[in-house]
Amino acid sequence: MIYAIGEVSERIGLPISTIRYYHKNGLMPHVDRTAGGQRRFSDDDVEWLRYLERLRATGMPIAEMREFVELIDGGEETLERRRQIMRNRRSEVEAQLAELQTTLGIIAYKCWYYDRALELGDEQAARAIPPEEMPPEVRSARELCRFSW
Amino acid sequence: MIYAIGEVSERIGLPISTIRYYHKNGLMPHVDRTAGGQRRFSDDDVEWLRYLERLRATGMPIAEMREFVELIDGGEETLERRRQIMRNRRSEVEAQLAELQTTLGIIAYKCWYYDRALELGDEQAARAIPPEEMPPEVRSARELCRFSW
DNA sequence: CTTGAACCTAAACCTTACTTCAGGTCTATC
DNA sequence: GATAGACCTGAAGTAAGGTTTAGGTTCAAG
Repeated sequence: MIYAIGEVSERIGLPISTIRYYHKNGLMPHVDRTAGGQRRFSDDDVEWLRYLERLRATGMPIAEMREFVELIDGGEETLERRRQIMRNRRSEVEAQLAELQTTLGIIAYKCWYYDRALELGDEQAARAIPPEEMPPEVRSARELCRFSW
Repeated sequence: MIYAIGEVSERIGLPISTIRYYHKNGLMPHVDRTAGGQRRFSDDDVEWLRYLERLRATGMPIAEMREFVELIDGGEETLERRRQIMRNRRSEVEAQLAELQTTLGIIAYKCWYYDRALELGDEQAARAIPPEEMPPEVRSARELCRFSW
């Protein structure tokens, strides 16, 4: 199938302006044009865009994504560098995951604390609950952040 | 213990300018000052800064963090709103975790692919490896992204 | 009591990642 | 072949989250 930019935007939920911006910045080099100059996207282009979105969500900068896209067109010469970029991305994502998991624990503790405080009608009372009465996930997260606020 | 801004910066690895910026924007309301106007941070202040950093890493905007800090000083009246903010943060972090985990799988597949391509000296050969010979994590991630690039 | 390193502020500047605008062109449909 | 809605471009604008600069003050060691 072939799509105009508005359809692509609709399908993947990214603004038209963003898709143009990515295209302009070399993140989607092989997009076709009509004789009149309008962009026409293939299913592969749409799929690629989804992949770009995923990488962006890991915090990968536009410039690095462009480098990566250029390397792909560079053939076998660039394999090593591409691997390096992906390995680097992998460690970043692993680090993010580890931190987010810990933070999620802390946030869950806060939520538990607010639930108890509202239930008991009193923050002091919630703060006085002994660790033994906390659910286990909450108990362990509590040690990572000594504020009950 | 009491610390000057440079020591805090050193200890937690955040630039001095950022700490000043956070303070100025109401994220650390209770920091002391010397008679001459220099900031003096307590252990609790340092701990609080670490907590702010964690929340920032989840993508929480500065403005929302400031609101949260103000609510804490607002007492019991604000419990409901504080809970709402933390619940909201929780779902955002959960969504991020889910997406990052999937993306990590895809990235791991790419790394595996580059390893094989470099090992075999040929991308075509790597692409020709049948799914049965892939490690299981890699095999499942491969289905999420049909590009071998 | 001096002096150099560390600190202060306000204001300007910067970077990243988009978004909006103005003015014009394409294209599918009637 | 007219026309409305979708598309185009380059350039300017925006928002968030800091960072840098300039000009001055404070602090602690000697």
